[in-house]
Amino acid sequence: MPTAARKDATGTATTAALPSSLDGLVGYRLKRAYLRVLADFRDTLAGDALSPRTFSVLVLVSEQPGISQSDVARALGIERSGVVALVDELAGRGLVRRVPRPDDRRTHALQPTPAGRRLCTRAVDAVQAHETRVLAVLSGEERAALLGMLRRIQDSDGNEA
Amino acid sequence: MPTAARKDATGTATTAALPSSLDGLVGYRLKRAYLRVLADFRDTLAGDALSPRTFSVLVLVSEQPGISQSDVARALGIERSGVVALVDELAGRGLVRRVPRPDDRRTHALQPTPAGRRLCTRAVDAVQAHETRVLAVLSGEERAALLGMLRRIQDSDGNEA
DNA sequence: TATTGTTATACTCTATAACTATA
DNA sequence: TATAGTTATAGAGTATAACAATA
Repeated sequence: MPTAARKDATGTATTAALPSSLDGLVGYRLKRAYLRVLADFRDTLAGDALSPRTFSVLVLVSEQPGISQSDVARALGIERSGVVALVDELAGRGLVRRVPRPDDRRTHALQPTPAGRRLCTRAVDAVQAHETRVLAVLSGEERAALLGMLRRIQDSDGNEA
Repeated sequence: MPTAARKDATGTATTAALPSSLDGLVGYRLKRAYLRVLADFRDTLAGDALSPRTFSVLVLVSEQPGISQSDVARALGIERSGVVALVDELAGRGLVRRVPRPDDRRTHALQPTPAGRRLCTRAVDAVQAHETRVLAVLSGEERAALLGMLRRIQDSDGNEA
């Protein structure tokens, strides 16, 4: 029975106290918080069979109709080879189309279908509700401050040398 | 040649403006910021051949000598089946040992070796320098606030229903 | 019955490299 | 030469399911 340190002195049964070194690392906290938000995000969009990545592509194409696959890759910070399967899936479900472009026959202009637009609107709404839910522990000010800080961290690319 | 919207009006060649909907999502920002920090983290520990996960285990074992594999799994929020390979690797490198426990012959008490302790100290120092570097865009107050917010997000487990 | 460690297995995410057709 | 799209492939990371030994 007394499996050593399963629950701490306060009786908190949940996560068991973290060791100090990891506890104070922003990177580690970032990961854990991200995974927590991610899990809820997946649940939110599971009914519409959208993954985080297909959701991102659908939003991008809906808001920037005519965008190319390579520009999608650049905007999302992923490889363009990875975009192929994502567009394949969205296209297969009739949410997005690859439209040939006369001026440059290498690229496809990605266009949302009416169904794609509808799903996008619904999904964005659902995701916003999800964020409200999962970030309920933050005040409006805190949430804005968090967004700004995350933005700055992301944008601080290799110019620290 | 004018590949449409490669660089914006300001001439910023880097990331190309993000679409508004994704731009305002904390979850998306969390992911991007996390990946940015992760990349620098990996570079930091690459020389010592430590991955994020082996680093975490090494820290945990060094700070809580005698901890079991199951408790490591619980502390890190991963499956205990996944801990086996991590401990295998650390043990194979002589950084950690599996010590039989007389009182409960199912479990192993994980103990750091002297080499493991030394590497842990060095790695933690390197990681702290890495955090200072990658979070240089934040003030000390902001960094503390960020840590607190991430902690609260992580801890807000399914009690929002 | 429940838990520890373990193995086998598979799935997701993502990157790399190479190819083709265009430019 | 450089870029767009594509394919094949491989490597992390991680979860699930089952099992033996032990509690």
